[in-house]
Amino acid sequence: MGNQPVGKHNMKEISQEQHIPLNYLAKIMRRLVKNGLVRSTLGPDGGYTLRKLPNEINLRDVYEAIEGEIRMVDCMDKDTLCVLYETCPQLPVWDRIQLSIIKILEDTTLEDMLKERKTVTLNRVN
Amino acid sequence: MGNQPVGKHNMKEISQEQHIPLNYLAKIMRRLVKNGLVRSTLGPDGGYTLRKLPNEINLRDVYEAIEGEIRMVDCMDKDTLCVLYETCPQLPVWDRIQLSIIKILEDTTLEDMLKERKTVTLNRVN
DNA sequence: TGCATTGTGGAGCCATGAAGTCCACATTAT
DNA sequence: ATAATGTGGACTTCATGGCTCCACAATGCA
Repeated sequence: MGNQPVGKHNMKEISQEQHIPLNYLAKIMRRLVKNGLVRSTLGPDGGYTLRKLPNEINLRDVYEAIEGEIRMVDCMDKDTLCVLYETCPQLPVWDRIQLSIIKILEDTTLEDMLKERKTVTLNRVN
Repeated sequence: MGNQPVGKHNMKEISQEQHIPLNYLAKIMRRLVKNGLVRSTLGPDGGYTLRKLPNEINLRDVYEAIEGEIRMVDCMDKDTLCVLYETCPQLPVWDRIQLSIIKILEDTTLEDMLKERKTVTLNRVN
């Protein structure tokens, strides 16, 4: 959708292009609608349109619309879930990782992502 | 173990202190032994000792010893797993996230982690 | 007005993988 | 010899993400 940001897109189309099963896609799209990222129209020639321009949508919004709040480990908010919570030395580390991921996603807009596509050769570190 | 880096530690002890089921712990310890992070001795009064000082062990080593190579998404190395691989705009983003996590883990030693414990109040971002 | 075409809502299935169990065995101190 | 430790690997359990299914609502068009 970000590639044709002003157009209308229906599920069949997206399903085929992105190789996502139609019914599964339907579920995902509902979350995007519910969380305000796209608008849907019903009936013949219905479909979805983006509610903002690709450069106004960051990946954190997209991720959280679909998956919910970004959280590395459950014990980071359900306070008494783990008996070690009070002294667990891992938590600050997980916290830094989480913040770092959130920053990357927030700093990347849909437009950034689509532009970057394959203009950069991926550099793996192993 | 990092808190008593020169001592010997047996599984019963660790199991109780860290609330990890003994048999499961056994499985984890074997990986740490196999990957050279700890040395084991058998027989009565056997147990585990760290092979390096806590400030010489970074969390990437620990993580990878237990969990294997850090990888965000499978399609980042099994080249033809995903039909969209060639043009997938998400890959560079996942790659950046992966690099960022690896850096944080590499830059944090076991000693760092244990020192940091609770001297810092966790700052959550939501 | 009725039908085809689109999305909606929610219940439910299923394969996978991580967490955890079990047990026979090897090693070694006393 | 025996008891205490770790080893190796097969096995089970369970939560979850991916996915299916179906009845239904909205809307354009004949």
